[in-house]
Amino acid sequence: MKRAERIKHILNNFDKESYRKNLIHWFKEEQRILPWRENQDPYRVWVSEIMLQQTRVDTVIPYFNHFMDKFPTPDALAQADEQEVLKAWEGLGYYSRARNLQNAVREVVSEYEGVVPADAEELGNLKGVGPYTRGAILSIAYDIPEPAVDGNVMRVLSRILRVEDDISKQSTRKLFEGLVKELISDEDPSSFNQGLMELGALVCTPKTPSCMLCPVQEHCRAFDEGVETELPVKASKKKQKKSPYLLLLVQNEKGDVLIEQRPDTGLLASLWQYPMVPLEDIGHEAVANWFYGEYGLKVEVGESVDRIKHVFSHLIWEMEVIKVTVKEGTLDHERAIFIAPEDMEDYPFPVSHQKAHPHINR
DNA sequence: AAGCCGTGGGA
DNA sequence: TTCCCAAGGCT
Repeated sequence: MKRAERIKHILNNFDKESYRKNLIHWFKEEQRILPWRENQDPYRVWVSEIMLQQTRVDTVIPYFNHFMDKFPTPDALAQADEQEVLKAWEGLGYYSRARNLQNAVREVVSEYEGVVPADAEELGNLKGVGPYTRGAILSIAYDIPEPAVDGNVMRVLSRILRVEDDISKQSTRKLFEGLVKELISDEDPSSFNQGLMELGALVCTPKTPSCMLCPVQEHCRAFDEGVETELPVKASKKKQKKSPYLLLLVQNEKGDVLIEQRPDTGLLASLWQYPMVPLEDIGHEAVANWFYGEYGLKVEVGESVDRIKHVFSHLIWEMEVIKVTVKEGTLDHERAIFIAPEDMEDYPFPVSHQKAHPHINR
């Protein structure tokens, strides 16, 4: 069946009018007070939506407040140093979001006089702005009736309408976008979209939904048929691959610490870290030799002081933290430097390496 | 299409 | 512990 046909079929006999009214009324009564809901400033909405991608509200709040404090306008963010932006993002994860956001804001400043576009195509062409974020900005900041389909929306609507498609597939998101286009309120698309998400966050939760408190229970086919906990359908993800490393805390005779900047693309791009020995390639015995080849320094490998695990969405670093002392030689490495331990706060580190900071001798 | 991209919290 | 998840986007 074609998508348009399915949408018509799914919404056959569904009381859109009543559903909209109940949802929007509930949202206006029960919505949480959040910093990005203070006004409709498109820049604030934008920043919040980027931070909230795959990230919990409680985690985002302090980052958002600090970020808006530091970069209150598109101009301020556009002019900032990229390392400064990454530092403000430190610990939040998915760091390409920060780089893409700044690049996109710079484009808004140079191409659109600092005004966030209210046009779907212009908005969607900005780096880091995908279908969800585009719809969220258009509806929340500009009151334009566009779908903003995230995980919440797919969970809520999969239950309301009993849609059993796998929500991890892109084509399923498009199906829900089509459904939202039919359902959305033209009078208040902002409250409709946010209401759908808020309902997913507060009531229609993944494991144990509070159906008895649900403002649209009467519209919910899954509840009616007793299958609400079976939905949404989602393919299970595979296990992360484990990689063993040594993490080296290298100090010279002055007590300065060796850190290096990661590549500007890929995992933890442009962040700083302590040197890491991939144990899959290098044996424990060969560490000093390997280190001399990489950094041009002769070292004494000391004791193990900690074990740190870093869980990513697709892999796991298992790191043994080793103290290392420089004996002789001159540092010869493109992206590595010695810094005083107290200067580490100037550099953005991934969380796993922040955990190693306390082991540095001061 | 499916894999890459972080982190912390809760069951 | 292990698993899943939380307002996705890029390639």
